[in-house]
Amino acid sequence: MAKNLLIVESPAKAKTIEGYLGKDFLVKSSYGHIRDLVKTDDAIDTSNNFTQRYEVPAEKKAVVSELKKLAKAAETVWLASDEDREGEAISWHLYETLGLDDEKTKRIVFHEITKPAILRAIETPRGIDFNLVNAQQARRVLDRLVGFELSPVLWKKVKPSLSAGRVQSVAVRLIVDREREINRFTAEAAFRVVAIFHTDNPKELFKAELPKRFTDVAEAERFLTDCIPARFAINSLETKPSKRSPAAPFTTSTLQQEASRKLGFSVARTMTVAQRLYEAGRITYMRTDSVNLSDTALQGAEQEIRSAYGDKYHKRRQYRTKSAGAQEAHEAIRPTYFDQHTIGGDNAERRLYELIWKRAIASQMSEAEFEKTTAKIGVSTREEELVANGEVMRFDGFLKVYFESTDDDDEHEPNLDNDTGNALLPPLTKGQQVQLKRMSATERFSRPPARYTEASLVKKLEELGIGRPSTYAPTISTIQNRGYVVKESRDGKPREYRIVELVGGTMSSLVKTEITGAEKSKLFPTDIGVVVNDFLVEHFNGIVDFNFTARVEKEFDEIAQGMKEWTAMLHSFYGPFHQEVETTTKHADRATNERELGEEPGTGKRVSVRIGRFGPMVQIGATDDEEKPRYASLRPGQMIETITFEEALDLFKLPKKVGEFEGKEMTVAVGRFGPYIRHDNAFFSLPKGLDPLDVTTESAIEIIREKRQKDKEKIIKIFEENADARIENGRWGPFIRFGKQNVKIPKGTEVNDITYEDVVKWAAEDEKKPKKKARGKK
DNA sequence: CAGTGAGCGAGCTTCCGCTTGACTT
Repeated sequence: MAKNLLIVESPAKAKTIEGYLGKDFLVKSSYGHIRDLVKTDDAIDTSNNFTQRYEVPAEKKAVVSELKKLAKAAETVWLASDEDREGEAISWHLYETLGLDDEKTKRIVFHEITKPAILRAIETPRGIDFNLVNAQQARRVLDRLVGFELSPVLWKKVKPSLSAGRVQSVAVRLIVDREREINRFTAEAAFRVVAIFHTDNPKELFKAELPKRFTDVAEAERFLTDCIPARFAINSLETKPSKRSPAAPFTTSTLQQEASRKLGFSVARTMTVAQRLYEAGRITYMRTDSVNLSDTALQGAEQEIRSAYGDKYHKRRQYRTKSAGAQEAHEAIRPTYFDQHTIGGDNAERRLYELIWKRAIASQMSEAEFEKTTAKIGVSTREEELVANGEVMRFDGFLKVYFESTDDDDEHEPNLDNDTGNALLPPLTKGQQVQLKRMSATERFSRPPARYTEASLVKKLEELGIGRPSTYAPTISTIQNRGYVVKESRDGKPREYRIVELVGGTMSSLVKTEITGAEKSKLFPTDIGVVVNDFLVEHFNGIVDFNFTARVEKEFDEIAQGMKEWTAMLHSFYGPFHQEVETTTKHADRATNERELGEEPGTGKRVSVRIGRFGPMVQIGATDDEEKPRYASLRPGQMIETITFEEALDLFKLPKKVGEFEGKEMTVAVGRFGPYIRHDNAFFSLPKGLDPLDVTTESAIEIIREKRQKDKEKIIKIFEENADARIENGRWGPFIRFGKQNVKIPKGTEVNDITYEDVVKWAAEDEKKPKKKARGKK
């Protein structure tokens, strides 16, 4: 039996460390926390100085008993959990639960997993820091009290099984607030003037823009008209060097943001892929708020940069964290070995690794150097000047490997010639005359604030100091699982914009159409999310305040430094909080976002919207009328807060009969996958953009015929290419006959998109499924 | 599968932060 037992939090870490230490050390993992508050309401005795009841959860029993056995046999137990609040508490829980002695227990910390760092730590052990432990207990108890007192208020005043908490409720609030900002927003139009000039050489083209915008067409038109006889000259020419520096290596939150933007990963996906890379020894720990790199990492990066790109590409940099709540128990996320530019593994692993490698390497590289040129072009008939910008890269530096994206990357606005305006300018001199090739004034609209993506919500939460690297992904899942928020893509609406053009001395104007407001994988609040949020804001503003966490974190820090007593802190918080819970439970009205929209034309019946038993709905008529009220569910994308009277009435126009075809009725309705036509037990999706209310008998027949034709072509194709598979139209729509097997087409699949490979896959899946027993009728 | 639309009753739901695992349906 080994003389020393060393306990860390993560098994992958344990494995690495075991390699650094000799045979005298056995390195084991606690798998995170081993003890937690009991799950019942009596976990904390609030009338007895917040005494806590802890237990070892069932799934941790095996770990604990194993550690207990090993600890008994060891001469010395080294508690090496992370150097932060939670880590200290883990050490303390281990100490208590394993029944350790003071003499044989040592607490050590290190924030990089390297041999020298660990040996140094072992030479400088300390005791458990109880101030830090108390700060963790205060954090834990406060979160439990908030969560377990607030949630029941919601069960009573809104709906059972709902939840509220210090972190999740603020996340929901951010999304609700943003949605309202967007709803309130009115776009302002202005005309942006862009011109293309050339020098005496007609091939030397460059673009210039008017810094100011015109708010109405007449002004824009006058400017262009004034330009017809005008002469244009370079009034001034300025060239300045500029530099761009690389970004810091990844933390959890920045990794999630970049992986979302560059790879399209959800935050959960990023974390599971990163976990696999970590367990395979490819990268350092992926749940971190630190941008720090260890000395060995700095050396590794330096060596790699010098050998792969040359000495002038290297620049040693230390980054400092920006987020206030950072605890920095770990390094930044980086590759374990810098000389491995790529790795094996699946596609997702390879791409995420490459992103991490590039970002870490770039962080130790030189600035990129540019030369920026600004030319101002005078217009002889006007006061205003047009501005042309050119940029030349003199040295690529870190851009050789990595380019950081921004949230706006995908939102480039359409414009006349669709380039960036940062291109190369031709050689110009001051006073030189230039020729106008063409000029345009395009109507542009101001944009509302952007809806949150998962990743941009994480960014915001981190800025506010809310949540931790280990909880960002779970929090995003929680608010979706509770139904407060949905991640959706929504179609935009067409919008017209005007363009005035000046080409070859003649003016023309035209109107174009663009799509605006289309969203891809964005977070939208649901009606229930809105009701819960408004209720919490009204009655518990202190808790869902964006600064609540920052304030209590400051107090936790004071506890950690021994400047404040942790139960005193909890007393001063809990007294008023609990009082609010009591009075709200007693006196507050049931929360609702019911709205009256008006009276139904003709009948005069009340039209209202509210959340019903099955979700948001419109009701026409009163519940106690002798004639039963009529109901209709809101469609995806519609909300109680914003639905109009007309939209609400429209919901009752479906399902609608649109005539007969082949002796069978056709009905238009809206289902879960969008609007469809039902005919003879078959379903036909409407083409995008066609309003279900606009469907006529003729257009319905046309849609059915087109779909059948497409299916038929597909059937023929598959049949021709593969004699053993073909699609047939059955009683309930198309199915695939695959040899002797009948294969089901998964829901939502367009028959036209089916490939032979799909069929093979589905057939294999169908085989695996156990045969369902025939069920008798109830 | 293409839509519904409550109301006594019993007991349940719920937090945040560490970490990885998984009886087979």
